[in-house]
Amino acid sequence: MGNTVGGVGVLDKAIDVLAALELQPRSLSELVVVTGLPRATAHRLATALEQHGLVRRDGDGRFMLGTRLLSLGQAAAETWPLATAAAVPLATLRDETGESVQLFVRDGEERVCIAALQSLHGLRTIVPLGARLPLSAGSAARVLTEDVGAIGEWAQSVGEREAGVASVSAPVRDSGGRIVAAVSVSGPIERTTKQPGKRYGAFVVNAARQIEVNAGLRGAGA
Amino acid sequence: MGNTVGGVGVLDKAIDVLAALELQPRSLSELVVVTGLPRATAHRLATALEQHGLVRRDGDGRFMLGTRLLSLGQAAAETWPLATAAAVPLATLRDETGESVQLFVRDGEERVCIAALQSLHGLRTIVPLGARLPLSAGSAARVLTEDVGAIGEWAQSVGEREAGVASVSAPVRDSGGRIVAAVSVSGPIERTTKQPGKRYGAFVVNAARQIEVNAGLRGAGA
DNA sequence: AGTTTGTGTCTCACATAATGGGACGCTAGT
DNA sequence: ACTAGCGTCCCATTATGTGAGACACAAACT
Repeated sequence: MGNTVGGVGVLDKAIDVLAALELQPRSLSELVVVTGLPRATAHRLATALEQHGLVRRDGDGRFMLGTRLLSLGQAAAETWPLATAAAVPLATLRDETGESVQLFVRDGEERVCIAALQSLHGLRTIVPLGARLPLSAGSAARVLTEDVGAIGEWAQSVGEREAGVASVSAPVRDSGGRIVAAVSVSGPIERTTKQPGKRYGAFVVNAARQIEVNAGLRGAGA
Repeated sequence: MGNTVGGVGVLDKAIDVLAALELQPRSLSELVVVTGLPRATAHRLATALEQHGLVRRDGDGRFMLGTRLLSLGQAAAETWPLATAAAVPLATLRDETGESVQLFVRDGEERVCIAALQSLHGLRTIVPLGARLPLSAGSAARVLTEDVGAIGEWAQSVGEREAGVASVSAPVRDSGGRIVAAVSVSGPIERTTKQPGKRYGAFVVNAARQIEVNAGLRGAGA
């Protein structure tokens, strides 16, 4: 049940355990129900993961994600120099627009959010760090799939990926002009209007420029 | 070699692979050298991890940490509500002092850094997110081990955990008065002087208060 | 008191599932 | 053409993880 063809069995199960703990801490019995593993197996895997620091336990003995994932997650984030270069520009973009902002990169046939800040409004869009979204919908998707300069300065979408949500995205290019990422602003249509590009386009483009500068991509380009 | 007594073999090796990729991307052959695994095994584990998104590959086929670790790391960070509550107070503390700042919690017989910001100076102390430090040295260690109110407002240490480094820490308490975390400022003795508490004590204590407020810990307490 | 049901933990005979030497196809360098 | 190095894949072998079941303990029953 649920093992990939060429997979390594133990690993599949171990990662099932981590996935089960991603949402909330769980007792062993809960873990058994959620993962569908036999009790002895779930216990052995969870304690093995614990020895490696990927899992830890609270006072009641419940399992939860461990400290090792902090450092690994940190290290993973650092493999995209863009993410750190984008921290400040994204913050100002969020403050300028008041809406949630994200940085996406293409990964295979999906796009991944490698940096995000949330709107301060009560009603806001949330795109968690590491989220994998389709390349088929959303303004960021359009930016990432348009290989060359077919798009203008920015792209917008209204209720495309999710009902009631509009977004504006601008490409981040390397010195050769290739699109390496997309900066996005997204929020409820009620606030962004149906022409979000008019309100936010300039801000988003500006943030993209800043990211290029911070990442040292602006050098030899045209 | 290097397998813990009660451990799960495959997991040990798989995590060795992740650890090897933590510092830098590596080709398969490099991976073999670093981990000491047979080529076929290293390859199988790395590709298995890739299927789960814990590992991805760059254009040259080299392995590096994957996007899944972003979301897991994020989820792990959220298991300490303190970490998010501390984000803003830590930033202001860093700006006020100009030095690196950290938030530590006790975990067994060690302490773990669950939030950190680095000094902007060229010479600075670095404590990476998720780092595990001893409970036997450093001002933060003293704060975390002193169970009740034996310490004053803050604790300081000079060249205790590491030569040339001084630090000041203040406890973060819950509504019952129990110490749940320690906020620290640390930097080279040359800048902090040998009485860092005099310079930074008030700031650190203030940051600790702010964190308590943000985390909703200040309610019923004395 | 006793009993039942729920924990988490550990063992151990068994066969599944991971192993790794070696083969294969590839590109780059000589 | 030859060599050297790479990533990938196969498959006989057996080491390895497996999981039903036993165990200890605690809480909530009767």
